[in-house]
Amino acid sequence: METKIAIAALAALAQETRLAVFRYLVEAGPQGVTVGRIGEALDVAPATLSFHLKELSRAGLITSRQESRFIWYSANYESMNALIAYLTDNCCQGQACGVAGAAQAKPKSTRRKTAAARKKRPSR
Amino acid sequence: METKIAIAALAALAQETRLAVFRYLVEAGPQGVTVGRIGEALDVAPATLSFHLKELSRAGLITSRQESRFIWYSANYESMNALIAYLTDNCCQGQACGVAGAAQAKPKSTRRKTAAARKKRPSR
DNA sequence: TCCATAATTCGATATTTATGGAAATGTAAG
DNA sequence: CTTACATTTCCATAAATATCGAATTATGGA
Repeated sequence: METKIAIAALAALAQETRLAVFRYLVEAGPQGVTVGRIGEALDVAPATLSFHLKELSRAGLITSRQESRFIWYSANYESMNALIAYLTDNCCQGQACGVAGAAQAKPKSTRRKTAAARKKRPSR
Repeated sequence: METKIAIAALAALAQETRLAVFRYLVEAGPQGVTVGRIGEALDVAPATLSFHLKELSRAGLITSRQESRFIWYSANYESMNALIAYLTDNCCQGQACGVAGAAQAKPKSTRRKTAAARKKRPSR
């Protein structure tokens, strides 16, 4: 997953209502839920909900399908997997972050380096 | 991890400069890096960098220690682990998100339910 | 004490984001 | 074709964020 995309996903989830919506959709399963029901369940005004759904869609975290007058939204599990993978890969420096007593030492970094860095003072 | 805290962490990482700073700190290891060096490496103005460092600190993603005139910032691996755990636990409904071909079906949910939901129309 | 340097805070500004009423759009049913 | 309803778009407004020069606050060395 590319950084730009990860940022979009993080931003989409970093908002109370949207995170609640996403969790609700995850809970609801692959079939999804209609906008009306989401609004009822989470008590969000239609226009506001629409705004947040668009935001989540834009980030690729949810998808929708129309069925007669209703629109069913569902969580896109793949993109959430990709986000978690991004965080695990890029923000834990190979320390198998999810695993218990991580942190410390930094083995040898089998992973890509940003290079760029490392310049002058302080020598550490 | 509580939702409020997760949101703070997500918001802190959902910004290009901050994500870059955090990744840089992760790469740098537990010892950390001085503010000056971060600014040089990522080319960010002091005041701007200070703002973002405060933001990351507030979210608990980094910590700092003063050493003479320098302040060393380092990634807080535990909180990143906690965030990943939160996402895995709450946004994948027991589908062991991180693992390959996840998504689909939704086994039986050994996990806590928000209850709240499920009301009227449409019956699904 | 005085100077240089590291980092933060202050303050002004520009941009983005969130909220929700009202109007518009789409779809189905009478 | 008219009405009912689901959802989105439009629009105005309020609030939060990001940026960065300038001033301020440490801290150490001459």
